[in-house]
Amino acid sequence: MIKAITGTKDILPSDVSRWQYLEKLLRETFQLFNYKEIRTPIFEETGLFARSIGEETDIVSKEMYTFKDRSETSITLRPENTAGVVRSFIEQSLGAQQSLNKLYYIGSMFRQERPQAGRLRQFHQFGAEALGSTSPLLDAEMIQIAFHILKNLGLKNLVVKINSLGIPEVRENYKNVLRDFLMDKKDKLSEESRKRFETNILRIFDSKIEVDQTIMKDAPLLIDYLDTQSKSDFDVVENYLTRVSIPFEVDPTLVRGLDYYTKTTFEIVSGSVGSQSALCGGGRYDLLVEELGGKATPGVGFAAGMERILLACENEKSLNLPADLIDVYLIRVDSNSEEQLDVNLKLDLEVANLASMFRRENLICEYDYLNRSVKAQMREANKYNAKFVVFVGGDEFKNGELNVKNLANGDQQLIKIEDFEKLKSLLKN
RNA sequence: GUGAGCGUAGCUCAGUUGGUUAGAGCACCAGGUUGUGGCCCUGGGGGUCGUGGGUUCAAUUCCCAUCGCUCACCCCA
Repeated sequence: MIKAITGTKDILPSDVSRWQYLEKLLRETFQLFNYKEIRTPIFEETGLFARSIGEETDIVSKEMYTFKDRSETSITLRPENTAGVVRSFIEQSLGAQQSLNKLYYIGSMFRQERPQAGRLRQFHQFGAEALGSTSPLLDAEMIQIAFHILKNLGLKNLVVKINSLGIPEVRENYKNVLRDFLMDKKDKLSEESRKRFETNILRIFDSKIEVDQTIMKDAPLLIDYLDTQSKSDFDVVENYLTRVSIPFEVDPTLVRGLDYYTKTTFEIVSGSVGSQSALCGGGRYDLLVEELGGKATPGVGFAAGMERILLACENEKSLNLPADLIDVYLIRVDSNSEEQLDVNLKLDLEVANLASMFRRENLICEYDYLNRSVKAQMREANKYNAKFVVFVGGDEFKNGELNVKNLANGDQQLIKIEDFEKLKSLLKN
């Protein structure tokens, strides 16, 4: 048997309504905040990701789906979508058409990691990017949008974490401070963190290993070394969130794994999923557009994992979606014996014709394609949650009538076939 | 890439201290006086016990390998 590739999942009809519910909420929310949808290709030239996310990051160095196409171009399935959006922004000169672009996207992303709860190789993210303003109001707005969506899904177990990484000079300066602090403690760090000491010293804060954590507890914090602009921007974010009643905590150790972040970074984590608890993460990236060859343009954005969000909804039982139902199930009455084949064929056409008349009236309807007994058809109607069944056939039909049954209360009544208006209004009630 | 756990019906799982035809519940199909559902009752279909090899008179059960799934680490959404 051919199976789906490791880390990919079928979204079956039985769970697709949850996805559609989420997608509808997303589109409504982004519309409310006046963000426009952008759809960029699912693969890009490999260099785009290497340059934006950072060569040394885990995503680029070991998680990308990269291959060569027939013209030997190195292609990568997008591991995230900020790079693609920024590429499009530059290539299509979106910045020349308006000074601020507020964009959102929904789509599949790909990373080759070991799957686990809340982590797949093909997964779905939605996200937003605002390009063209350094205003910290937008930083806070990103958090607000994400929070608005999660709250509207009924999620409770949420924590908003924010931090500021400052401008590059500040960060470089701080790295030296941190290096000095760790110099004599270096040997006590875990092997992994000793490696980070060389490659990306800030990430040592992320370590879950106890020895690292005890050492880092007394480490100097970047947030205390911020430049005045970063500091005051961060204050605005805090004040905004407070003003709009979004609870948050400042987490000075929140260092995100993508190289392009500057100033504000944030994450919303849920206690209702497994250990991959970040539902959403983002931050400001004021230098990225220029690094990718565009005119210097500040930006801020976030991305959220849809599987993780739906997992949280499931675990908190926060979504109560109405069951699918249909308006009418048409039942072909009469024998299915051999000598009646002609009659049945005629009735089948009557049923099909009635179905198309109903559908023209926007009534969701269904009938039997398997030549099953009346009883089986009734069971089917029940399974589909039909509001009504209409019996087609028998003596009533010979008399030009249809027997209409309300499945909720069992009431039946005969209606003349010519009186379609009456039939229609009964079924539409 | 590393570690742990698990692979028996479409699904959730029993079971076999190695021994003739491998079970349940749910789901599916049919029937319950031939034209009426949900509940209930009866019956039915469906399994190379993940795959390959080994030990044995005999393996679904023991051993090895392999593949897959799950969770965790790393990292991230």
